[in-house]
Amino acid sequence: MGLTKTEKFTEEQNNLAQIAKAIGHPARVAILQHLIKLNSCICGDLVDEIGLAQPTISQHLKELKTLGIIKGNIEGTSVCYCIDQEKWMEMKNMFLHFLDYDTQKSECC
Amino acid sequence: MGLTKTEKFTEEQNNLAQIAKAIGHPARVAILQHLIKLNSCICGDLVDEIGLAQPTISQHLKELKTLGIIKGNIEGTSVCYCIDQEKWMEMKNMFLHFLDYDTQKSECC
DNA sequence: ATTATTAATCGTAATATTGCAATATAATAA
DNA sequence: TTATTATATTGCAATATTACGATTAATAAT
Repeated sequence: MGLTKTEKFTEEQNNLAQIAKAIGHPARVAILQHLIKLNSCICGDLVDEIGLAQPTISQHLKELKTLGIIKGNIEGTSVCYCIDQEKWMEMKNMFLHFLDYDTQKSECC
Repeated sequence: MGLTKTEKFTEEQNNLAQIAKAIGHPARVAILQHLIKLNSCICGDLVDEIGLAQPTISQHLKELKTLGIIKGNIEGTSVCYCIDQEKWMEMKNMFLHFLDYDTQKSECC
């Protein structure tokens, strides 16, 4: 199989899982952190910073871009990437909502 | 390959990615949501609630348990699961720290 | 003792992910 | 026009993940 049965879940559950999955790789975490730190940077900088091969970084960028988490602007021969702020806020709200669990309850039975 | 190069990343990056990956499947999101809602429940309830086969749910539970996100207590023939509150707080802090991005900056160059 | 009940584990098939070399593409520079 | 530079795409090998049937193990009920 290897195929997630998305039809068994709510849209909310699938959306959260999809975003979490995108964050679920250290290279993508590193990319996002670097973009947050520098506000924006070109692909080559990320290749240098992270130390994976250029096609590998490009692939991770594509994944983040497909989900709308980052945007890419062509600048001559380079592509300048940055966080999509609207999507980021949306993500933040999703996680906050999910993680909002009253830690006053008793634990296991 | 299929093998993440964890040695290229910081411990913080690897930890966040690992937790995010755990949330990165709708079945595990559903499990956690159900545990949050009911405070605790037995494995069979989750099988009924989610509608995947029992071994599949058991596998997802194991993953969450291995990371310390949930705990399981044996109760006769059943196992009662619940959120590990300390770990949950830790997770919350990790995500809050990561997601804390000042959305006032200009976007792409 | 025998028979449910409940959950974990094993084995396996199907699919997804990760990573990179090689190549393609696209824009600028010489 | 021909390099050069920067990024994307393709193809592929290695590994990981998802899902489930069959089985096992442990307790509970009869």
